[in-house]
Amino acid sequence: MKRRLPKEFYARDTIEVARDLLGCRLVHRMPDGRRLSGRIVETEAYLGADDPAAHSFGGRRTARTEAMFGKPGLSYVYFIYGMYFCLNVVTAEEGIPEAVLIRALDPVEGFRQPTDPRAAAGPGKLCRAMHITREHNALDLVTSQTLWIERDQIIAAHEIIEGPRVGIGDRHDAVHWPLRYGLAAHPALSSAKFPTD
DNA sequence: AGCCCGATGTCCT
DNA sequence: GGACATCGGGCTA
Repeated sequence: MKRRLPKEFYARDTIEVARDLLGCRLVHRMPDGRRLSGRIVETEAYLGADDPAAHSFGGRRTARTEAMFGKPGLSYVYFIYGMYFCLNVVTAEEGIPEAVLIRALDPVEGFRQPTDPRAAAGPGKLCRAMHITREHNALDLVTSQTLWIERDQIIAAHEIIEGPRVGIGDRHDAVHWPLRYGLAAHPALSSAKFPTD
């Protein structure tokens, strides 16, 4: 497990973590031992108490958002629109409620053959494809035997594209903050367009 | 290629 | 009771 990302990876500036997660491998070991994994191709940063789009805006701390206030490297999984889950990883130092939403994966292990390259092209689809649910909230990705992230591909800065945020309405100007990152021209990006497409 | 809408449960006011 | 860090289908063009 020497490729697993250590706590120090997550305990950094949230935007850096969001960019550096591109190319890393999300792994879920299921109860039956089957491995599901994929490479991260799209992320989005949520900048805590100062970010109008974040669940933790204004320091809001509830049962739902509790994981965001926890140690860096925790998962934060929430339920949305009555039928989807979304997976985040908690960043920055404990008590600072920042996180990175994992928005899309390139499927690698455990997917049906022939694999749909867009099976995890979006935060809701990703959790459905990876069998990630509310049970996976607040897991420690640094030590968990169920869910973790590994180093995989190294991504050059020029391969990273930035885009506006998604699905957060017109709250303030936060929509326009370029906090969404993706691998240029990758087929597994979510359907939310980047300006450079 | 784009807009609109329904599905469907939970959270917060 | 309204909004929601979504998705896919059906519509218009």
